[in-house]
Amino acid sequence: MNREYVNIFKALSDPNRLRIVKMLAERELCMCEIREVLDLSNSTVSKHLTILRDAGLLLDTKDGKWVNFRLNDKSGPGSIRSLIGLIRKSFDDDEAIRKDAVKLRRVNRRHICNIKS
Amino acid sequence: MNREYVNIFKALSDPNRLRIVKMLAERELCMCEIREVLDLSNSTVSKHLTILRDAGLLLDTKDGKWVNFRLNDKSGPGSIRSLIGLIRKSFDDDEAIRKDAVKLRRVNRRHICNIKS
DNA sequence: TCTATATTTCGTTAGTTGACGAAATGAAGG
DNA sequence: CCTTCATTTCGTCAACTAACGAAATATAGA
Repeated sequence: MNREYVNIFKALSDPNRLRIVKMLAERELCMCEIREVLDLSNSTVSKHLTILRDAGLLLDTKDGKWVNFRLNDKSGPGSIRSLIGLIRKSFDDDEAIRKDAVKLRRVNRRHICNIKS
Repeated sequence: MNREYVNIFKALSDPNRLRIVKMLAERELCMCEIREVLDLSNSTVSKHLTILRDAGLLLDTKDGKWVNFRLNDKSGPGSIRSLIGLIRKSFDDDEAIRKDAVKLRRVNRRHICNIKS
């Protein structure tokens, strides 16, 4: 059995990872912003992001000292693109996901990281 | 976090369960037909079917001494229906899934269960 | 009722997963 | 070059999962 497809579902089958994906459906984020919303340790968030990236659901780009994460729904296999499209439109009736979306609007990496400017 | 959505992905994040779902996309099946194709023990197949049913992906109907399992894409929440629709159209490039589909055409519950008629 | 058989439940075992803190890595800016 | 800080990797532990065989349950037909 080709593990590729199973890994996509495995990546999505953790509450915190599903929250991350829905947060990234709002906008591009760095790890510290995600950590702030989820209230988990650095290492845990980093591991979740690695699992999502390895499954092909995320892409990351370096931006100075930050790494920006975003959903990978522009490239890649059609089935993954369709699935991400479906997720974008779904699960908004979930309490935790709605709260994350609200919290996310107040989160700013410059505040978290004590940058004065 | 509402576990409902996570449970759907969890149900799909096992190779054998994804194979079962794709088999049921072909046609309604009883447990013994699924067991024949997957070559796993009764109890293991039964447990997988329970997990898929609890996640809301399957329905079952009694038919004499058999229980028929089928995909639940006629009723239930929209997001599950959409996801099942997506799965129906996807993953057909997977080797194991293609082989299962071929094998399934030769499987007949009456042969497996030694019914003479 | 008795028997055969399809399915489910139970108990066990090996392997996987999610979480954390601590240490390592890598880039920005003095 | 040296400090700062965002991120990743490492080591560990508790909890969960997939698998099996054996026993229990339920239904069809004699």
